[in-house]
Amino acid sequence: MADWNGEWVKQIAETLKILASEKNIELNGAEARLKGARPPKADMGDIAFPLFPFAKEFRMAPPQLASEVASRLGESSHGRVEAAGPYVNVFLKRENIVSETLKNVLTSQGTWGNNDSLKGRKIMIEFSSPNTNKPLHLGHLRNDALGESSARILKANGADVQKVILVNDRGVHICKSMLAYKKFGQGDTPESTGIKGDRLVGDYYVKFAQWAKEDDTAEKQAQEMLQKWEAGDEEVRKLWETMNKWTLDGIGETYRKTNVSFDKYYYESQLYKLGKENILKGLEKGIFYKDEDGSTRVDMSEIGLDTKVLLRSDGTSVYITQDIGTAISRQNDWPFDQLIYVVGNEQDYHFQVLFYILKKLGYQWAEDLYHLSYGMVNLPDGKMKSREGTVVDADDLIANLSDLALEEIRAKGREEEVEDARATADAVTLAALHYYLLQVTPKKDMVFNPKESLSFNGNTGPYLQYMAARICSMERKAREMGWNTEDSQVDGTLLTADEEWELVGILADFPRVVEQAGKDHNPSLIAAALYNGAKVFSRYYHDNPILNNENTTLAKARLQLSLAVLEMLKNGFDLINIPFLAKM
RNA sequence: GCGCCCAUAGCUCAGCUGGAUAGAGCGCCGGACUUCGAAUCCGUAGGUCGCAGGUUCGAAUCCUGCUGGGCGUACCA
Repeated sequence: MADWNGEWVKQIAETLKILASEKNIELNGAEARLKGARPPKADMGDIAFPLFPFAKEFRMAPPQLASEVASRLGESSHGRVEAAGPYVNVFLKRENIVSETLKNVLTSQGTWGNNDSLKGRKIMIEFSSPNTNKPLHLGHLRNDALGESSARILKANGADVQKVILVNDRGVHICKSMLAYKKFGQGDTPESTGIKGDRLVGDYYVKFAQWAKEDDTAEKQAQEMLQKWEAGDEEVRKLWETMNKWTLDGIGETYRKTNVSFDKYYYESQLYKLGKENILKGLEKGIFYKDEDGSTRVDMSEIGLDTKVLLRSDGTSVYITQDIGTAISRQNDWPFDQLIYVVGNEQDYHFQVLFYILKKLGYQWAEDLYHLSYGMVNLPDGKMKSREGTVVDADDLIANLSDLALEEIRAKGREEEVEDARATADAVTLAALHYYLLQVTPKKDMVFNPKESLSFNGNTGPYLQYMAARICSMERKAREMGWNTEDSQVDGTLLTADEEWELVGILADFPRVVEQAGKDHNPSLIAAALYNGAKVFSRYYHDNPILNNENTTLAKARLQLSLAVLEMLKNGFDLINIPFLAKM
């Protein structure tokens, strides 16, 4: 209950100062040294202040000092204080805080947790970055989950957020699928074959690899095609456009299915030239230099790095070239206060270089670029490898999960009740998937076990959905009984039991969790808070009758507490992209 | 070689930025549905927080050095 921390810091500091002056001791910075923590057990109080740091100057043992402070502070209208060994523990006045918190939550209209810590900030966030030669895989799903969730969290903190995507639609890898299609495609289309466009194109990318094993001119032919593409060859361009559209339509369907969207699309094919121009400008100004081998390079020795090629000796652009163009173009389109790149940690070095180059080019906003670096998704026996066919396809994974969820719904006999069983199964799937991907701290690698990982029981997304659905179920029942479920006035004296107090504490803390998640770009904090809330609630309603209570006044108060928990869950679900279900 | 990151229960992960006895889920074993939805709840077992030093009243958390793993260090993207 950090909310009430400050007040007690002041009071305790004041007491310490008085004590110090009585003993002719000089005491400074008491406030800063008083750091409230949560006691290990609820019955020990709500905030604990360790007094070790003061023991030396007071020449008192910490427990002695604690009891001295506690006896002087005594009781006030906000709560009371007790010494517990070397700690001063604060017991807050529950009933006031309960009714105040519940009122705030119940009148928040689906926004509990939102705050204005980032109000006025314009934040652009790039994520997903698909290639147009193959479908999305599990790695993209983590990226998308992180990007979409971070964007929603930033918005909840009051920021003006623009979600953008960079489509890697240019390069030799694109030409490889095109070439294979030209050779083996026989005019197939997504329509004629019934195969999703991105899958179809991806299949030809695989075919190219097979073909290249037998024909060693294949790679060369792909290079030639790229040159034709760069020269604007009509036939190549036309095929390129057609196949890109297939892929993007297919990938777009996956985005729709996973509730991921973008405000603006950027295409590498349209931006690499702008990057090139800027590098040439930098070369003129002497920021970059031409190496003996003819390539254009940047010297990064002043930040302890080597040199990096920016343009090949034949003048063509490399990967980083378009990122330079993209960043500039974005600042022009929508002058941001911050630009976040959601990209895997294998590119940490790349972004260090990119940010350095933009700084050297004199763009002040280069200071506002941030790489949200995340770890890889590995399989139990190691990395996903496309060569070995161990890449987990996003669509396949989602389809399999949905089938499992559907089976589950049928097994529980809930098919009639939920009306559209497949839609419900899809929603459960997204909950399982997104929760699984977001519960891990972004920077850490994670392991995905296809057989065991995505369970619907325990610490999972569906568990959260289930708790919300159970509360909805109570709400429906209450309405049937003619109760007013809109009331936000709660008699706090009815809800002061430890479990209730704990729930109120979780609710009261949620805005701070959202704020922290925004600051740290870490959705896992939200996931953890929601799980904690759901778990505590679930024990609470298991042990305590809520509606089935002879005391109607108490029943109504408990229902209000439940509805407040529902408020937090609903808004939290939205922040980590988990669908809310009134029934499941 | 050099640089960055990681290491917590059998497995997958938390640990609120230094505080009291390190927590969940899965799995194992054992309980709870004539009662608000059992996708639930309760209990048992499971730890030298990779190793060794250091800072501190106090370290999983901070500093140093090791060990093990990942990634990067391309005129690939």
